[in-house]
Amino acid sequence: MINSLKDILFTKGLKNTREREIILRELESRTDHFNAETLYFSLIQKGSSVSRPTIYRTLKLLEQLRFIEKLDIKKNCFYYETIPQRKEHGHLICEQCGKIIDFSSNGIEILKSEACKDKDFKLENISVQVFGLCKDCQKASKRKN
Amino acid sequence: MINSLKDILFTKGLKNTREREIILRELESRTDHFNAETLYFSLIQKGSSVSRPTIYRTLKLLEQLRFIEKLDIKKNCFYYETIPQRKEHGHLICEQCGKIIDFSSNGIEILKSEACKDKDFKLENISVQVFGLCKDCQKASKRKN
DNA sequence: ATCAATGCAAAGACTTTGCATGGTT
DNA sequence: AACCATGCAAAGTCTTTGCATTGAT
Repeated sequence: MINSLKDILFTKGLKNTREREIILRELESRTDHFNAETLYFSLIQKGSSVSRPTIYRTLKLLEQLRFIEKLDIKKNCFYYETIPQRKEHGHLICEQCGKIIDFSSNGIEILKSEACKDKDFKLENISVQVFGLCKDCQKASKRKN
Repeated sequence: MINSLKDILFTKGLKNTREREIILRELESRTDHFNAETLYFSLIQKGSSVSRPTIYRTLKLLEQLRFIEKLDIKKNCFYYETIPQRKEHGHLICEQCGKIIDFSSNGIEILKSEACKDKDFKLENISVQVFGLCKDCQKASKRKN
């Protein structure tokens, strides 16, 4: 991922800076969902900090270059995930604790083929979220009753 | 919708104010997708203005009471739609002009039954977005080339 | 009369921007 | 050397909150 970024930056006349490498290396090491702030703190804790503006600017760049993808999960800040090699997936999002769990289903493929039918809409990307209660929070709410 | 809100407010010891009626009446009159700001300006233009804080507070209330639903569409503010009587639907969102078009597909039902399988997740609500290019923006980009 | 809701102004949270400095190519 | 990227501080958005006042029941 780092090497392919280097190439792209080069062909676009952009620079392969220390900060961009730090951020990309961090993203490679995590498989979870993140936002600017969690990324910022991860880097601080590892002693290789990068300023917030640079984090924001780099996330925007990586999104444009399709290294990461913005999620839509009704949060008050933007969450991202690295664009996965694996199968297209949806997200289970716990309304109680905020946990995000990936899932796959061939319903997504069906949707992709049906969604734009008769609408003359050119599909680029599909995004599926299921909101509800995760295992642990179901247990917790049972205990309360 | 206004009458059922009245009832709910009453049973919860909340008040049926002029502002809440104004907002709900406005929401009833529009079928499109809206956010706090578009709602605010619609009301100003009609001469029945309500302050921003009240708009925000009322939207939050109506969301909790399930009169409206927050959308997840990668925007930098929250969009809503009134909870429709009609079939569950997804959104086609044009990445160029921002237009939002509703669609339905039985892929959504399939997803609902498959998503939580083996995951012990209790589904409350599903949200499907398809990003891409609408008819008009496809034409526009063809003209450019 | 009581207690919730409103509006104002201010504060908060997240993100972006202007500008001088520093780093890559 | 040229020019892009960084960090800082400040500003911009969208949203929330404290508080005095108003209004609904």
